[in-house]
Amino acid sequence: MTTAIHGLDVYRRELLKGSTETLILSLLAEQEMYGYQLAKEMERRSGGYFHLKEGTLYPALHRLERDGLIEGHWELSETGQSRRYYHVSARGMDRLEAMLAEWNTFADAVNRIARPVSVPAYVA
Amino acid sequence: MTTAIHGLDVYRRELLKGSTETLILSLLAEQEMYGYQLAKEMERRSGGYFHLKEGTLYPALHRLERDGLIEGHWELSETGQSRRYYHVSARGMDRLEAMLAEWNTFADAVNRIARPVSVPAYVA
DNA sequence: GCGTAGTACATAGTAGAGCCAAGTAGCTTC
DNA sequence: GAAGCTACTTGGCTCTACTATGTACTACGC
Repeated sequence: MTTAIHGLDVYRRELLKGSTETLILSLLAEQEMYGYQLAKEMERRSGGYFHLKEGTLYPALHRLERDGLIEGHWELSETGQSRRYYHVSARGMDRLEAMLAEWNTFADAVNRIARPVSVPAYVA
Repeated sequence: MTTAIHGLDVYRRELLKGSTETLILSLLAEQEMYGYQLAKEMERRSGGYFHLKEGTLYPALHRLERDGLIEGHWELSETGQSRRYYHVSARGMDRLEAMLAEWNTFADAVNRIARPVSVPAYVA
């Protein structure tokens, strides 16, 4: 059923694959946040482009915490709901810088190979 | 042993994950090529950044051909070695355009969330 | 008080991409 | 004739994101 555009769906998902943790770290570096809030903020900032599912978000947070890049603590909201707030550790800050540098290098390399759509090489 | 920078290794690999097929399509859209040549060209253009392994390259070519995005035919070089040359199909051209557009959207969205390294938000 | 919707977190299972490793095979060089 | 480069193939592994499901609390309408 999704055959026609299936390839693009996959492409989009795979693109995201490498970047989720960088994006999470970036947002948490600006301010402490809990998971749900983070998902909303990411969606808002990207104009709806990024919509993190729970099955992506929470495992990612667990990985980041396990690796010591972020640290979390429980807080109780006024409404009585438990929320786990995360902030970036010193080590996480170092990693974030490295990841952003890597992202820039990567994006450069891609652009050096993939010519922009406006200049189709095959029209010659 | 790789613990210290393990995360970055993974990051780089995962970044590549979404883009390999776009990069391959881009190069093939410019001129017909065989696998080995493609790998070398990609490495040359990216200044050594992209180094496609066989286990990545050939399965990717097979996928692209299976999906009808590229078409291949065997040729015998002067030296007597068989080479499989690939060119992008019409369908592949459409897909390539869509993928490049998707890449631009994605890169934009990332940049809207991940602030450049030069402006660390945490120094405040 | 009950169903529904929204918030908030957790996890088992699946699919897919890239990698490592090993293999096949022809050619060149020493 | 062994080594090394070119050129393509394949099997098994790891990792990530997604789907789907579950828990639990709050708020609202009826």
